[in-house]
Amino acid sequence: MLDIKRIRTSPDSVKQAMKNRNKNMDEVIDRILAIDEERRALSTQADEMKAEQNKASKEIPALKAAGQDTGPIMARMKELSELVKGCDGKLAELEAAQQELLYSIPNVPHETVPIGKDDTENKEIRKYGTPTPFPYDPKAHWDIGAALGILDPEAAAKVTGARFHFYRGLGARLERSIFNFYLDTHTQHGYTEIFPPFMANRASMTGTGQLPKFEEDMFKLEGLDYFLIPTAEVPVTNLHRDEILDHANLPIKYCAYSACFRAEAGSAGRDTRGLIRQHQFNKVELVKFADPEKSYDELETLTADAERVLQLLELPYRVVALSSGDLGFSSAKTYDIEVWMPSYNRYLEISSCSNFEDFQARRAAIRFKKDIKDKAQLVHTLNGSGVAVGRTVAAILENYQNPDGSVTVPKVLRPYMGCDVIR
RNA sequence: GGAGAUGUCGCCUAGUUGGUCGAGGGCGCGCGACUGGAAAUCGCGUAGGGGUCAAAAGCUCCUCGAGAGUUCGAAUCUCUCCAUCUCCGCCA
Repeated sequence: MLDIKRIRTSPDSVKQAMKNRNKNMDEVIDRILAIDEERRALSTQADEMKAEQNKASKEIPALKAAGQDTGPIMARMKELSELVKGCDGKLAELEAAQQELLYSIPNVPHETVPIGKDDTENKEIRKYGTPTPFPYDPKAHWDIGAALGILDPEAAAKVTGARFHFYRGLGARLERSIFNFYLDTHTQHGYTEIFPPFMANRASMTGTGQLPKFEEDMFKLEGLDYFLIPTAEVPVTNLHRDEILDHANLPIKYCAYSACFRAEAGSAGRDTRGLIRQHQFNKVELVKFADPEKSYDELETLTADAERVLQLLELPYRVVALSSGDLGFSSAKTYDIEVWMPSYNRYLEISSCSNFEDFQARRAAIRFKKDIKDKAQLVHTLNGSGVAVGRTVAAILENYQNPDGSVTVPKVLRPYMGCDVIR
């Protein structure tokens, strides 16, 4: 959520920022400003009446004690009470309307974000390694997985439905090995490991920005106001909701494994085969709570921390800065890490590292104090996949495939796998 | 899932025949005095958010788990929800 004061003081720059996102929100912003003005005027009116009420309320007991006639003052109080009720009712409506509109406005992109209409204008920042060379047509990971008997989408379709997978044998072990390796690596670099709940309530989902706008993309539990988490970002960021953190503890760095659940209605047809777009997948997430002055440095190191695991796995990848038109709703700046996928003959997103600045912190009321005497101010929240596990399996199967159909196990995973090759 | 109890300012606690209580005390914390320094002691201060204001100060409004209600007026009464504790049931 953007600061209403920012919209009030510089509406034109916010409008332009939305246009850079390829969204025209001029009308919404103008409506917010109109409501805001009406709301504040009414609020001042109500406050004045409440002040009169409070004052009289303190005088009444004294008058009664003195045995004076309270008839006239009571009549006035009765009148005030009605007026205040009317004002407060109208105010609540205005506040709700304003809130709803504010919730619909995405974050303002950072000045370093390349301006562009969509993902075709993302900017490549750096590359690691070179695309794995194959003297033959590399097979797709779903064919490799099926041939090795380690991936079974058909059984999952029977047991649950489309876009789920069974992993079997060394496939299941590979999945487990990867997220253990990720957690071990990140905890060695200062991240505290968290194992979160896989369901979150509405307040949490609103805090990180999944709600109210994207409710149809979420799995909601029937009869409860709980949602299956789409990412560990939700529970881990909300861990500090409504808290005032100690500046001395910043940055707070967490890593968390979780299953992630996404309904993603309407994305059928593309990337539907294999492990790329599933309703349930595993991910290790990195989350930071940072001093606003340092959050962009923290974004660089967070991205580097995510890259590290791919380097250790010796998977070729590149890092791209998302253009303003491709940026996620809550993000001010995002780097995508894309791993090389031989059967696609292109790079594919495996991690998304973002600085949300105070956009989530404002919704979730996550603040800090530099000194006990200071006013609490909003922290900056950041997160990034460190990294997606299912897509890592896909990348390993494809990049490490051998002509005989077997798959070499990356060196760093061998202690976890207990073998050198999957065959 | 059933029954009972509880939910106040970082922590503990006072306050429930409704009014001068947004709230007293203790601890903790901050600043100061004392000290060579410290402890002890003493003094002062110590929640968050909104409005007004160029800004600060000041003034003012809201928040006693959350929300709704009764009332001129609610921490105190009523209702709903949430959380915690105890006992019972069920269960990996």
